[in-house]
Amino acid sequence: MAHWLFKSEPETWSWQQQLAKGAPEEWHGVRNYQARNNMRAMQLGELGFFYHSVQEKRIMGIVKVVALAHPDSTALVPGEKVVWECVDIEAVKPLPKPVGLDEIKAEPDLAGMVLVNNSRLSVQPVSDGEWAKICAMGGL
DNA sequence: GCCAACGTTGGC
DNA sequence: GCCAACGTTGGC
Repeated sequence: MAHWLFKSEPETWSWQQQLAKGAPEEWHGVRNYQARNNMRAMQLGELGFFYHSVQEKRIMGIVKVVALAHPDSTALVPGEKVVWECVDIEAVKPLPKPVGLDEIKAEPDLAGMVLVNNSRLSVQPVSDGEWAKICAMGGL
């Protein structure tokens, strides 16, 4: 199974909110084709990291894909073709030790991460090796 | 607050 | 179809 990384500015939607909700949340608002295509590729039950950008810059926890890509309800224009889609995700568990961007950059094994090389992409693939490494760094 | 990187738009 | 101009994102 593939792994992913979801970025969010905590001011807009935070890990704390996601965790407190305890129910599926539509990952709407993505207006980037690459990010959308990543969501289209997701399978039910696949896991992803939840990353806080801008203010905190760290990976907070793990989420699970609970609904396949479907039209983004915030981007629907009646009578027009659907362009933007999103998946639904649910919080699984927090990382005991959130992993900061500075720690990721300091780790040679993670130098190839999309987060490091294309920080603007809001929904990213994470390789199995990167996934395992970050889980370990996060205390799991 | 600044700026680099990236994506999108629109004129040609 | 190319490319300059512009807007946005996100790290510093």
